[in-house]
Amino acid sequence: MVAKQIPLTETTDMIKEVADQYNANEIEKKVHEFWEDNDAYSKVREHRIGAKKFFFVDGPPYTTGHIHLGTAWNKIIKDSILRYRSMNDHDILDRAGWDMHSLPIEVKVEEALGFKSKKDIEAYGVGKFIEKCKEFALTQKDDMTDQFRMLGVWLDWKDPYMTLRDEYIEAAWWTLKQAQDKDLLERGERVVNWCPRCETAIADSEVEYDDRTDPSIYIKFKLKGEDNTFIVIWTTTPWTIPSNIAVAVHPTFEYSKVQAVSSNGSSETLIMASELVEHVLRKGRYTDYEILDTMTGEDLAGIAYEHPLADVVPEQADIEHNVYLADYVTAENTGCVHIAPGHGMDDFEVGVKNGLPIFCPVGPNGSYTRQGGKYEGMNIRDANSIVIDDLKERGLLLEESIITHRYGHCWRCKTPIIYLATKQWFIKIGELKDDMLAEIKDVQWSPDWAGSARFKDWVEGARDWCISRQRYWGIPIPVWQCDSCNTIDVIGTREELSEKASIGSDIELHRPFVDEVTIPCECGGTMSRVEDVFDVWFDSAVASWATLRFPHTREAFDEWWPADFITEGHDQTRGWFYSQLGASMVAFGRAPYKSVLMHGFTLDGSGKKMSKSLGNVIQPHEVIAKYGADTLRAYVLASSAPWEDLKFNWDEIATIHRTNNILWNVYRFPLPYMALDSFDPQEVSFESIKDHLRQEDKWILSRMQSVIHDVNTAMEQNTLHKAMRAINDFVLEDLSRWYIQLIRPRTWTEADDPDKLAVYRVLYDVFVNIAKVIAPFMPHMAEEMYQNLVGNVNDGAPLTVHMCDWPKVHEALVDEELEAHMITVRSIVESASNARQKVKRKLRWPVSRLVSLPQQEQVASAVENLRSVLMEQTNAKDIVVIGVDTSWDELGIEATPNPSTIGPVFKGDAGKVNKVLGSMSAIQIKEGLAETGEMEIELPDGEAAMITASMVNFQETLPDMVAGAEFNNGMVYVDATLSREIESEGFSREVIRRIQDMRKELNLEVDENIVAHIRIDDERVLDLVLDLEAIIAKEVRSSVQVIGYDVDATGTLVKDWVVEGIDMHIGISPATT
RNA sequence: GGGCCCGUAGCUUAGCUUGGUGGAGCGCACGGCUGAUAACCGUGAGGUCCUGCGUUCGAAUCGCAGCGGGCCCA
Repeated sequence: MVAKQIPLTETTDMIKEVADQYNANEIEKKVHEFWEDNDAYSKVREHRIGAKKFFFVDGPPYTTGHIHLGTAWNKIIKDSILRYRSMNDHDILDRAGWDMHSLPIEVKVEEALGFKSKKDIEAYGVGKFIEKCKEFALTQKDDMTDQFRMLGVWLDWKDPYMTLRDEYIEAAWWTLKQAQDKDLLERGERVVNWCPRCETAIADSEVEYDDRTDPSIYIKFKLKGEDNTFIVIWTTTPWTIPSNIAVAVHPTFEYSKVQAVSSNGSSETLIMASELVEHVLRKGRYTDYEILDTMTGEDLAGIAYEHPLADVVPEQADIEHNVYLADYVTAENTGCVHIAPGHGMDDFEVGVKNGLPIFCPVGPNGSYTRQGGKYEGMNIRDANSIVIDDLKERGLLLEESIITHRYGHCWRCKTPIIYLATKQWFIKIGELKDDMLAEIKDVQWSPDWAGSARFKDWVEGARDWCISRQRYWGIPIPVWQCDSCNTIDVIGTREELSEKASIGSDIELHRPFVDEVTIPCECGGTMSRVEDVFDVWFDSAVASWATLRFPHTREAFDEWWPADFITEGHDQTRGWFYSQLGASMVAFGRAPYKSVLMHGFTLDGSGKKMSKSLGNVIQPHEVIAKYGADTLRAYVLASSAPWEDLKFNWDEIATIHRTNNILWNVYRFPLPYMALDSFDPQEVSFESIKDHLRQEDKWILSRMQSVIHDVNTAMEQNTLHKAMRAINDFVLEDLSRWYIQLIRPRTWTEADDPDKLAVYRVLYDVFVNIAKVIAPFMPHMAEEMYQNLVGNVNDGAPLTVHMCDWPKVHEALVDEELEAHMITVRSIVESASNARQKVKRKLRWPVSRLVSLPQQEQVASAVENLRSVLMEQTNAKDIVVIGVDTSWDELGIEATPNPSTIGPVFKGDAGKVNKVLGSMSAIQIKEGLAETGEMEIELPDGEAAMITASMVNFQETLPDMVAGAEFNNGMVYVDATLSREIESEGFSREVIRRIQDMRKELNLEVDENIVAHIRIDDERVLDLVLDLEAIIAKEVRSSVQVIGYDVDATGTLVKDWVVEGIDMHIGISPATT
């Protein structure tokens, strides 16, 4: 399987030293080249063929040409989960997907060509236009693929599914044919959202709501057969008045007939909801009124009125206009609602229910047709003011003003939409609602409420799906209709089309080519395609079988479908989660996915959504350029639960980057030593060093197992943030801040010390495990580590870390008690550090004793178990553990009189009492009070005084040079009393520290010898330092070393120091040998 | 206006399922460590747990109402 391998690093059979700095961009570039050169992705996928199948469907991003932070996050989640699955032995199918049809691209191409309307497209030529759209989509796809690859995302980029491909179009066709076969396809007249610029129906989901200013008018319709009596309605769309067919009232509201008087004394009778009378009359500037009668809406039903503009819209003269009942009417404005069934969804329903004509005198371009009479040819927005003038002229306008309200706009061209009654194709999803609800219960949702609450609520409102659009760049709707008998035929595949039309099979399935194909009808007529294309949501809805090339081939479908897993943002609740479910119910009667992870949105730092207009957009490439893809990945994965929105924060990115830098430092720390010692993990087996493991070695191995376990648990629940945080905690807390500190001295020992080899082996195993554990999340750094640690050493190892099996938890290495002990010991060390600070004793200076007063027995066993760790880390000469509930007998106790309680009782004698108490020992007082809480003392004048416990405050006192601090399970004290030995060691270590610092400054190799001259201007200190002369020489590798009172401190580097107030002069040079 | 989610230190967050004196990291100040060193450790300051009401002996946690933000719908 592993053919010719092109190495990531220079060929070597040894672990190598690595760069000082974590240079993400360099590493990532190198790793990408390695993956490319070795075709690593394909080999990893091939490696798992035959394993348990895992079918992933990529939610296809629209080919806009650039990815943003949200799509980057989306793909990073997908990639991490797929890499984890792959390492856990899954055979993965993961074609990337692209959504490439529809208006966004059409609009872009129109802009590029300077087009204004559909006429321009027709004049240019639909075929040429489609070709431009296709080119555009393919270029954008290529650009975005490169951007996704920069993130280190592994999907099948070489063979993605694309909605513009014939195989994909066939999947959509086939699905529509299923709808037809199951009687779920319907052509009907409905009111749809309509963009008058794009001249097409658009979906609810394609309507964007924004503030818009429109006219707001109150007008009256004259009742038939009643003199001077009117019903009052309100509208913001005067242009729909020519289309008015009815008025709706609420059946149970109370309405009033009002005698309304104008300022000129004239009066008329108006009808409106009772509670809105004052409101309406104020609008109409009436000066007085009288309620003549009240009635319910029901009473009003059937009343006939005259259309206000019947004289200029001739067809209206032949239509009867009446009042009808509707429950949706609200008590706002007038309580009587203008109904134009051709221009409103609710209006349309009232119309259908009552058998009213669906009068729609407006054409696709938003201009009145011939049916519009006087208004013919006029654009509806221009008509607004003319209609208002006409109403005014007829004395029917009560009030005219403007209103700013939320109004729908076309998602692409931002034109205000209108509602139009048109003939469209529908899939009767409403009928499938109950089946859908049943199906989604069996889907596993992360988080649970995404399915059980959010998605369920949405599905419960399922409505029929208008799938037709009157555009060009889309999947042609495969419906052929006979020009003579009107029979329709839905074509399911290209093959079916070529057979029925008796043409070759190499036909292009897009418009306009497919439009030219005709099919002979049984009746002798000719069937030609209806002109519409599919709603683009229908494209992606069939992705789960289109990506399997179904129905073109059936095999893959039988093997893989339905999807094991999909994940998208929460906006897809109503989008892809839903459209896929709907299409799949139509096609197969079941849900197309088994589990769904709903993820959040990326917001800016203040929680606002990122948008171009707000100027707060962060581009993924900005982050990558600064910190690299692995840091971006770790950041988006770690910072919040996948389903929560992510507030982008540069500081947090920097923090994550620091963590990665620490991981890099931890990893590189032992490499020079390993390289120096030619450490070969192939030779030094774990077995061979097993008996030399120290407790801390066993501890880090146990912790490593716990981390693997925690990551497994997190991944099972799709809580990627918990996985990432568990890893980061381990790296920071356990490895960097603790284990590395503990083992440092051991890496400096010479020769083949088994104690050192044990450390090497443990570190090696931990690093290899880390490389594997971070592989799903930070695939580049993982690869870099793996290639050095494993690739360089073992020719038979898997090509890439991503081909490795996920590490198993080795139960034999798990030691929970040891982990608990270490927590206790770390706590003691921290507190000892605190106590040292109080007594002002630096860690370089040993303390004679560390005394621990535990609250639990566990502490004693922890200290016993990890005694050497504790001694080294606290730099203590001795560790003393006092028994639980026992006091440390060296602690003193001090008693002070409490004047605030003594004063009120003893008044004038208080001073004497204070004096006596002050002269007594604290122990004396404590014992005296011990039994009854009271004690009699004798005052100087011989009188007795009764003292109570509240009159004395006791404090513990510490011996000289002792300081204490609390740890998580008791108290710890350090005894910083000096001795000759301690001072000698302290000063020596001060000297060593400074020489090491100077070595570093000279950039000496770690194993290079030096000549050192040290002058100390204090005889006592000089004497102390000379005690440990040999140790100093060994530590700093000085082959020649002179320490004295009148030494001439010379050398390549000479420095003067002041150590604890003592002047020292040090000169060092590289040894000449 | 409706559904779902979120609101904890200046910033990012844990804790909320199962009520019992709110923990971290970043940043800040002071101290320490030192051949991982552009790294690291300790200490300190910093909290109306969005607001209000309720349940309870006890609420960040449970309930209700409201405010702010996000997605979706109207």
